[in-house]
Amino acid sequence: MVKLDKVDISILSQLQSNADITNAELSKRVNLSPTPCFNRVKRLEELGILNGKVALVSAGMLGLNVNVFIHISLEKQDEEALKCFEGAIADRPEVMECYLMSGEEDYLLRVLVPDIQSLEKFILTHLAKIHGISNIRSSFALKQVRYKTSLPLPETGLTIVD
Amino acid sequence: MVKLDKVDISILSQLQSNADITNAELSKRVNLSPTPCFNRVKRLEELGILNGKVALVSAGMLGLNVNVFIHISLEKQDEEALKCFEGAIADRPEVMECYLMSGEEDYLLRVLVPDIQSLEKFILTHLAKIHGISNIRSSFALKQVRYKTSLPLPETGLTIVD
DNA sequence: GTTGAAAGAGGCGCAGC
DNA sequence: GCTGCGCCTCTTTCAAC
Repeated sequence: MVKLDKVDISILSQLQSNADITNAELSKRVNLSPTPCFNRVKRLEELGILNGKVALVSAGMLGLNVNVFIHISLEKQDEEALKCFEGAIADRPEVMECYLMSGEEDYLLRVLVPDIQSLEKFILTHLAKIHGISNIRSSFALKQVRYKTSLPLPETGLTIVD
Repeated sequence: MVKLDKVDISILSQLQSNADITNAELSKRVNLSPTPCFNRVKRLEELGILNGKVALVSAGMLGLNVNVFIHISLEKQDEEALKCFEGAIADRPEVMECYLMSGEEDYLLRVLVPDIQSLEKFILTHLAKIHGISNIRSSFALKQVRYKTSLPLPETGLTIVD
């Protein structure tokens, strides 16, 4: 059982919006002295709640301007078929997100590519070759209005029962 | 006009998968000495290609287990209506992503909430109150199969014309 | 929980190639 | 463009309260 108080939530909130600050600075922002602040961050890392730090790269500045949502239906929905599909897309770098969905269609992918040609190539040479797919439907994003990695955190503490 | 060579791409690739390494370690991985490596990172930051570092927080461990895709249609699609909608969701923390879409429906949102009750509350007290919405349709994710923040980078260099 | 001290590492700038 | 040197700040650990 894991317990997080308001200060823990506050630390997570700070770090998920900017991980580039020093421990000294972080401790000020959460009204703690450096040592306990450092210990809490270590604890959150050991619990697996803090999952590492990453640099965010601007997709637009690298010419990665085409976000496509691909809806996929399978012929069957047994465990075998799901594993087969998930394994096939696991190492494709252009697949940013993949969800197993309820409703008519089985999977929803967000694919990020530089242009339509790259999308066509991805669909033909990778997606279409996966066994068990019955239908592929693509919707294009005209604009990415919002994208964030910061989770919506509660203002109060949390008790997480394992 | 911005030029990135293979080493720049390599730096971006390293940092977007792990931003917690020291400059000394990074320089080894990209086969550079520390100083020019440091200067390249600074340049990438100044160009706005590197957009800061963030800590990734585990949604599942905080009980944020419900990913919902909400498709939204507007009555009109003029600039006024789009601005109104985008402004209304801009400060909602549960809206992780928002795309202006081609096709039948106008917007696609990914919303992250702890449970269905929170989703209902979000739709009733926030979404439904926005003027100009003609239809709201939700699809639930049964499982997040994949989620990553690392962009698909080219193996060769890039020339970006401004 | 807090402070303070001390060692070791890394950031960051400079001089020279 | 590269390397090597050096200061200085920060992290990180410790003992003590």
